[in-house]
Amino acid sequence: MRNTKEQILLTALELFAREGFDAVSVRDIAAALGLSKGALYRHYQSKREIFESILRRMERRDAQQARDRDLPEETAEQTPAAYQGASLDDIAAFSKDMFRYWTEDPFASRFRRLLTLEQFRNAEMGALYQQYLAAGPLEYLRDLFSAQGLARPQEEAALFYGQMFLLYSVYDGSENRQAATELADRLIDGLRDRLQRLQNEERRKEP
Amino acid sequence: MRNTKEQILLTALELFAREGFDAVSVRDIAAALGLSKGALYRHYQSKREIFESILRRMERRDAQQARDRDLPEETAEQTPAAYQGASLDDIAAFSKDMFRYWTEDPFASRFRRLLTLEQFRNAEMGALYQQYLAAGPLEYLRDLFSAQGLARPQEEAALFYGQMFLLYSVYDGSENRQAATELADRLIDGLRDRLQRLQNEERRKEP
DNA sequence: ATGTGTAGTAAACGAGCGTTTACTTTTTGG
DNA sequence: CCAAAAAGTAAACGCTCGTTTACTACACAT
Repeated sequence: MRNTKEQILLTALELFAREGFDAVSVRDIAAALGLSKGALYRHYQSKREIFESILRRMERRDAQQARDRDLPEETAEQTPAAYQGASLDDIAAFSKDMFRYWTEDPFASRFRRLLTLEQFRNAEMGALYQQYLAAGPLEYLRDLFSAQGLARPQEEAALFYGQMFLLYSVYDGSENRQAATELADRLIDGLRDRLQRLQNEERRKEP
Repeated sequence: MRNTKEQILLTALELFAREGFDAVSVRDIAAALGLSKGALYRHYQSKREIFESILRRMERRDAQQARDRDLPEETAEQTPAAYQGASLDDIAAFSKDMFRYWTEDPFASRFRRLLTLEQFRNAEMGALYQQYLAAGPLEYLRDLFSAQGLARPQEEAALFYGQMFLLYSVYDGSENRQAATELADRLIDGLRDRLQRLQNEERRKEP
């Protein structure tokens, strides 16, 4: 097979995302690919190395995506000025993209579920879960909303990202995933409109 | 030991909530209790039976809690009329209780993390996760808000429960858990106030 | 055509798994 | 007080785990 190493990584991710790292055996991965266990060890030194390759792959994808959008990669140190270019419309559109990315992209949706399953096992996994899926996006949106001149960026960010974050789980458990995606779009639009009204009020007060 | 069966259940839950069912061995549970493996089998027929006892325990607790609050246990079939007694203040207070329950109660917080880790493994676990933590509370709040006469109960419920649901994860990853709880209170109050304003507007329109 | 590295297989390794067995200690009720 | 039940132990069972080994099939540059 030509692309065996890649197939191993993708198949392992698929299984890890459903069962968790420990519950998946090297035999399971090999069987899902129609290979012998030995063949896997031609491409990876250990089961752990497959897992770590998945982590590195996600890092690469994330860095690439940040470069594509040329948004600041480290939110913590940035001044709000760095976000001034974006509008609430941009933020809403960006959020819809993110929702689709974490639910529909084959790699990202599985990686999200993998992180969900591994988040309590050690500090590193917990930090990655926070960074990619919980406190990270929340703080990022808080900074964006702060740069938008909204009076209570923390609260608005929790509302905005909270409903998205909840819908990831609703999506995962839903029989009609398209409906979940449409609901996400509707909720994002609804909150965007509300924030725009708030923003207009703010600007009327302090121009 | 007098209370061995109970200790086994609680210790297993503690470990399952951190590592997941498969990653915890019977040896791990026995060692954490300072017992031999054989002793565990005096009290439970199998590792699986410990797990299922945990599920049944949660069911019992949940049913008891519903009885204590004498709120309807099955939200699906109920008419909004059943909720007319509650106010938005009641709902906010109830939500703060729920947040503390799922984060601070030793059994419930571990059970929440256990469900989080097992949700993708089979349909039963997925359904329980949805019922206790995702779509279930969302629909419940939607019905409550609908009974409150709010114009867009689905949207308000997603905002309200979304921020709580996100804060469960922020809480889990936070070094300062008290701050996360205080933030949850603040966010719930903030949204309650907003919903009360909306409610007053609605009532002015249609008295 | 052939030598060489690459990708594959089947089988075996020791360790750890959930569970059972044979046995000992502790608790308890008449 | 003492038999019987309950609660505990240590060791072994068969099985599966991740990994290694010995060997085979094949692509391909010289």
